[in-house]
This record gives sequence, C-alpha cells and structure tokens, in this order.
Amino acid sequence: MTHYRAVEAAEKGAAIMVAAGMPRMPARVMMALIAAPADGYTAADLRERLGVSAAAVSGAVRYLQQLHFIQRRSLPGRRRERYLLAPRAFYRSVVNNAPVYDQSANALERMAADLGDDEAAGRRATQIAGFFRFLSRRMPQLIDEWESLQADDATALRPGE
Amino acid sequence: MTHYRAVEAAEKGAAIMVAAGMPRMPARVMMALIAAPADGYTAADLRERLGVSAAAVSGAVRYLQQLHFIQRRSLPGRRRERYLLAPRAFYRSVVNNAPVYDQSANALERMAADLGDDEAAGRRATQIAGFFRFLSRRMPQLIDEWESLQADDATALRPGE
DNA sequence: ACAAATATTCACAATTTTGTGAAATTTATG
DNA sequence: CATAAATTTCACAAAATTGTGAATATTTGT
Repeated sequence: MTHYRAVEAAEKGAAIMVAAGMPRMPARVMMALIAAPADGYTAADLRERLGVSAAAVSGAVRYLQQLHFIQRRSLPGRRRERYLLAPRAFYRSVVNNAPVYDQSANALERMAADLGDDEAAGRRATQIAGFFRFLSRRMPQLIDEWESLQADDATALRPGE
Repeated sequence: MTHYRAVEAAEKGAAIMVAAGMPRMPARVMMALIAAPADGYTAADLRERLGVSAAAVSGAVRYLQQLHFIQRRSLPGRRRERYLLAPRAFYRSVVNNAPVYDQSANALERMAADLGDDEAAGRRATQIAGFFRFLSRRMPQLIDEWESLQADDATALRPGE
C-alpha cells in the first residue's frame, strides 16, 4: 500500500542526492525513510520498497549510521531492527560540511604559504581559504536561524497564547 | 619551477572536492588554477602540472566551463588558449546549489502531497522541503554577506580614507 | 595553400563502484 | 541448547567512471 506517486517522488529526490555526491543506495534509503511510518521501517520493509537485497540494505544503513543520518532502534524482545530518520538529519548534513570547509581552507592556506603573499596566486588562495572559513563559521548559524523560524511557526499555529 | 609543497596542498584540496562529489579531473584543474599565474595556465601547462593527457585536460575544462567555474581566454593572435579561474568561482559553486535545493524541495512536496498532511510522513516531508526552500533563499544572501565583508576589509587596508 | 602547433573526439582498457547470492553470524524463542 | 528469524560479511559479476592514445579537426604563420 505504498503510494506509487510518492515512491516516484522519493526516487527523484534520491537521484538529486546522488548527483550531489551521496552513494546511490544510502540516498534511496534516506528518501524512503522520509516516507516511513512514525515507527520507521524495518530492513525487510526497505528491501521490499526499494527492491534490493538484504545485503544492500545492510550496507546502506551502516553508511548512514556512521554519518548519524539515521537511527537504529532495536525494540527489546523483537529481533527486527527498525530504522528511523535521525531528528534533524538534513540540517545535520549541512552542518557536517563545516569540517570539510575547514579542511579546504587548511589546504588553501598551505598553498598560499608556499606561493607567497606577493604573488597573485598566493593572494587568490588566501582569499578563497577565507571564504571557506566563513562558510564553516556561518553554516551552523544558518541552521540556528532555521530552527528558530520553525519554533516561531509552531507558536503562531497556536493562537491562544 | 612549481613549488612542490603547493602542488601537494592543491592535490589535497582536489581530493576534498572529489569527496564532495566533483569528478576527479575537474577538481584537480580547479585547484591547479588557483595556483596559476595571473594570466592563467595553458592546456599544456595543466597537462604538465597534473601529469595527464591532453584529452583529460580537454574534458575537464569543458566540464568546468559548463558550470562557469573557469573562463577560457583566447588571446587573439596566439593559438594557445589560456584558462583562468572565473571570478568568484567558489562563491558561485555555493549559489549554484540553489536550484538543486529547489528541486529537492519540489520532490519532497510532491511526496507530502501524496502521503497526506495528516500522516507523520507527510508532515515530515513538508518540513524538510521547507528547509531546502530556506537554504535556496538564504545561500545567495550568505554570499552577499561575504562579499560585503570582503569590501570592508579592502577599505580597512587603505587607512588614508 | 601548406605546414606547424593546438585542441577535440572517440574507441577502448583499466579502475572503481555497486549490488547480489551464499555463507556465516547474531539474536530471540521454545 | 536447539531452532528459527534476522542481519552481516564476503567473493564476485555487472555496470559505471575515468583517462589514454590515436585519429581528426581547427587555428596560425609563412
């Protein structure tokens, strides 16, 4: 009873994530989990919904857990694991870029140091490094901004306050 | 006379870009062009610096031009093309994500519509879609912010004003 | 127009990535 | 402890990506 059109849209979303650099199967699992019921999907659910092998699901959820994008919930007494989208998984994916930006900045500053600050190349490297530092600092603030907007919306929806 | 250490750093930077989803050769060309002299590198320069074939350079620069990350400058009278990093190439790479964010939001809203707004899954999809819309709207502003910071710095460096 | 220098295209080999099925492992129940 | 259910690991086949060399095309100087 999976809505066909929703599945289509999910696969399209996954394709976009793949184009943005995420491996295929993890991307598909992520999108599938957005559409999952409140208590998540089991590995078998994912296997069926995505039409892939158990091994593929296993690999994808391992990958996604390492990045803290999903949570595995082992209901005690049941042997089936349930997988859920981590709260704020997508915000996290943005904030997670901060270390990457810092590494980029580091590499560029190393370049700048070796090129010398009097050469155009050196100045260029320094400037781009600065931009990455800026992103690294600013992205987490952007998430905060979004979350307070969210909070405002939630408040606005309860008129009696 | 290419500084060995700078080349090392550039390759490391390229590796980071590759991890972030850019194809290998374009990433290497991008980083090489940061270290290029003021009038850029020729294809032959890139070939030598990166140790690859002319075909590889040709493919990479075509890719990078499509994304407007580099400029090709055909000096009239010389048959050698010179390649330069486009001004604000890296800022652009961030702003360029806006359409991708919008596409993601579209896919998620389609999912939400099919799932229904009374199901947890539908609300989840709507909320994440909103986040992507937010990013799409906010990223260009972030670039503006960075550029005005840059302008301030430039002013501060000229005390006599 | 010709020759020399550059640049691009294309078929292909090498590498890497991806997902499968089978076997091994873990976990819960009787 | 034995069995059944669920998950993970692993070797490998299929597919996709990447970069090369050779051939082709384009541009410039004589």
